[in-house]
Amino acid sequence: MSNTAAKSSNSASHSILSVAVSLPVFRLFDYLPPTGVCTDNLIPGVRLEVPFGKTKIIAYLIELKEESQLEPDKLKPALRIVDAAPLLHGYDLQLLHWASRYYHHPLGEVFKAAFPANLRKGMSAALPEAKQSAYKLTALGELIDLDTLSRSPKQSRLILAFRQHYPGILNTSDLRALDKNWRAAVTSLIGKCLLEKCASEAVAAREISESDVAEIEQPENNNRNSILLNNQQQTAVATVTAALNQFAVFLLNGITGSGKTEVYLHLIQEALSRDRQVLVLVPEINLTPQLEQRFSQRFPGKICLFHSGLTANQRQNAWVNIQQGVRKILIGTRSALFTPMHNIGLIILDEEHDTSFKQQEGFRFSARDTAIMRGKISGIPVLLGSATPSLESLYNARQQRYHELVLSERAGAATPPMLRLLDIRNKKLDSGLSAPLLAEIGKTLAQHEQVLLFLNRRGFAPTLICHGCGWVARCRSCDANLVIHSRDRCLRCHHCGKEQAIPASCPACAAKELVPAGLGTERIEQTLHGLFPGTRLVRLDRDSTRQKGSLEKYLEEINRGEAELILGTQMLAKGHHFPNVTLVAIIDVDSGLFGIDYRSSERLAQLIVQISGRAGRAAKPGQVILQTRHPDHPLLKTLISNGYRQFANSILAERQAANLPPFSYQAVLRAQASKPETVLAFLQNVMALLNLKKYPHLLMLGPVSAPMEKRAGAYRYQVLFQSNNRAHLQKILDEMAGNIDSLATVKKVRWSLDVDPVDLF
DNA sequence: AGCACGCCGACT
DNA sequence: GTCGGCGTGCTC
Repeated sequence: MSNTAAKSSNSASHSILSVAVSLPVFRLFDYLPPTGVCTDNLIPGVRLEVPFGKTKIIAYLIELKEESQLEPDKLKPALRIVDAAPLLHGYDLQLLHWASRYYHHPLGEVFKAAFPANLRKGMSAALPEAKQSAYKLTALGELIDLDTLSRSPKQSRLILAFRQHYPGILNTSDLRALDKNWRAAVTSLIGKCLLEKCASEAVAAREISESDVAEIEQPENNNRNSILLNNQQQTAVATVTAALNQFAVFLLNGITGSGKTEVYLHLIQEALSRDRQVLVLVPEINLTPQLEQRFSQRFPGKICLFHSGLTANQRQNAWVNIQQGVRKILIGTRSALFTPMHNIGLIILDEEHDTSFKQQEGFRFSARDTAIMRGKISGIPVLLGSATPSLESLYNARQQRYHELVLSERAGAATPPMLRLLDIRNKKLDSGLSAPLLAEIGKTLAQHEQVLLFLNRRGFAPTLICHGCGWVARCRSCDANLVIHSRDRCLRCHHCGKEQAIPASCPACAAKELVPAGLGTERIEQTLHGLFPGTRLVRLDRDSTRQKGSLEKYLEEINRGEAELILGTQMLAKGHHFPNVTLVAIIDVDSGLFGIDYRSSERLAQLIVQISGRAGRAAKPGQVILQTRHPDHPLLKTLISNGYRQFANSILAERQAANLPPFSYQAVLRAQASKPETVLAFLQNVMALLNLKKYPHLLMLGPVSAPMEKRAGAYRYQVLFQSNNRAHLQKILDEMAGNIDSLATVKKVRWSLDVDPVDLF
C-alpha cells in the first residue's frame, strides 16, 4: 500500500514518456502524456497510441523521465493510453530488456515478439469469455416445420439439436462440436428469424453448469490416464518437485520411449497443485494433435496452445487466457516464449537440442537460452528434455550448471535397433547405393517389410559442372552452388529460392559438356525406380511435400503399409514413427563428418539416433546401415558401439585436448552502401573504434564475402566476430552499438548486427 | 518499417 | 513540359 503511494508522489514530476516502437531503431522516443491525463497511473509496460510521423502507432512505455534531450516544442502528446494496467508484469519486462541487450536487437522489436498481432495493433485485451455467444430458437424457430428447410440440411439439423437440447441454449463451443462450419448456418438461421442470440445472463448460467460437469468427471479421468512411474521417472519427478520454488535447470536425458512425457505430466500436476502456471515449449513439428490430446485428456479445460498455425483471434484468446491466469498450461513453439504469465511456476522445454528453438532471422534468439533466463528471473525451475541433448547442455550438466536426470529404461519391451557401418571404399556405387545395401533392400522388400533411406540433399544433383572447363553453376545473388531439379527442369538456389533454366551449353566455354555432379533425392528416386520396378516408393522432402496436406497423405500411406520404399531428407527424422520399417540406411554419413564446425557431427549423430528410432518397433528388431568411406573414423565408431552420450563426450574431450573451449560465440555486422569505398571506410572506422586488443580471444574475420559485388543495387560486406568468451563479445557489441549510429549517418551506410543465438553461459 | 522528399529518364 | 523510378533521410 505505502509502496504505491510513494510511486505516485514520485511520478508527479516525471511527465516525459519514453517509449519503444516496433521499428529497427535502437533509440527510444519521448512523448508528453495524453492531454488531460494524470501520469500517476502510468506504469512501464502499458501500451500507448502515439502520433508518429504522419501516422499513429502503438508504442510501449519504457520509463517516465523528468526531462527530454529534445526541445520541449518537438514533443507531441500521446493520443491515448491503451491499457489501464500493464499486460506485462515486472518479470516479463525484465526478460524483454535482457533479451534486447543480450541479442542486440531493438527493444520495440523485442516487445513486438511478446504480443500477438491483435494487441500490437492496439486492440483491447479484455477476456475473450465475454465474446462467447450463446443462441436459442425464436418462437418461430420452435414451431417451424423442418420440411420447409429440406434444402438446407445443416440448418434443419441445427434446429433439431436446439429442440432436443435442454434448456434449448447452445453456445459457441457446443455448436463447434456439432458442426465445424456452424457459423454460416447460424447466420442464415438468424436471418430467417428462427434463431436469436441469448442475453448474457443465460451465457453465465450455462458456464456454471459446464464447470460442474467437469468437476464430476475429473477424478475418473485421473485414474484412467495416470500411469505408474518407474524408479528413474519417480526420482526425476521428486527432484524437480523439490526445487519448484527456486531457479534451477534440469536436463532430462531420456532415451526414446523412456517416458519423458509422463514425467512432464506429473510435474505439471505438481505445479498446478501449488496453483502455479506451466509453460511447455516444443519444436514446431512436435505440436501435433496427438500431443494436444494427451495433455488435454490429463488436464481438461486448463490448456492453451500457441503456434504459427493459429488465426490472429485464436492467438489472442490463448495469450489473454494465459496472461490473466484463466488457463494454467501454455503449450507452444518458440513464439510462445514471451507470453506473460499470471503466476508461472515451471518451464518445460522438450527436445532441447532441436534447432527450431533458434529464431534465425529478424530478432535472432534462442528460445532455450531465453527460457532459462526467464526461469532465472522468475525464480522457477526449467526442465530441458531430450534423447540426444545438445553438446552445450551436456557440457553445462557436466559443469554442474544443470542438474542431469537420466531415464535409461525403455517403457515397452522393444529391442533397440542394431547399427552397422558399411564400408563403401572401392565399391561400385549406383547413385550412391552400394551392392550390399541394395541386396539388403531387396531382402527386406521380399519379406514385405518397409525400408527407409535417408539422404540430406533434395533435388537431382547438388551441382552442375562443365566437364570441359570446370565451370560450376552458381547463384547470382548468393554464393551458393545451384542445385539441379529434374522434375521442374531448372536450377534452383537453396539459399534464396531463385530459379533459372538449365543452360544447354557451358556459359564459360560453350562446350556441350555440362554434367550433374553429386547426389540428390530425386536422382536416387529415379535409380530406385529402375532397380525395383513395381515397388511403391515414397519420396519425402521439401519439394515433394510442398502442397499443403501432402506430407500427411504420404505419412498415412506409409503407416498403412502401402509404401514399401521410403526415401527422404531431415523430415524423416522427426515426429512420426513407422511401425513396419525394419531397415534404415543412411546413404552418406561422411558429409556430416568433416565439417569445419563440430556442430555438423553433432547434428549427424542426433539424426542417426533419431532416425534409428524409426526402425525396430515391430516385433522384429530393425537394422540401421550407415554407408561410409571412413569406417575407422573414431567418432563414428564411438557412436556405433558406445552410443550418443559417449560420442558427445569424445567431441568435448577432443576440443579440450586441442585447448579449445567447448563453444564459440559469434556476431555478424552487415553493412551496405551504394559505393564500395563507403562500405570499406565505414568498416575500417568501426574497427578503429573498437579496442580489439583488449580481447585476445576475439577473432575478427572480414570482410567475409569477397570480391565485393553489387547485389540488389548495393555493395555489401559483412564482418564476423567470433569469441570463446561471450562477455568479450558482448562488450565489443556494446561499444559498437554506442558509436555505430553516428558513423553510419556520416557515411550513409545501412548496417545490421546479428548475434548468433548460441549459448547463455 | 513506412512515408516523403528529391533528382533523372519515357511519356501526353 | 510532367509522371514516376528508387536512393536517402526521418520519425519524439
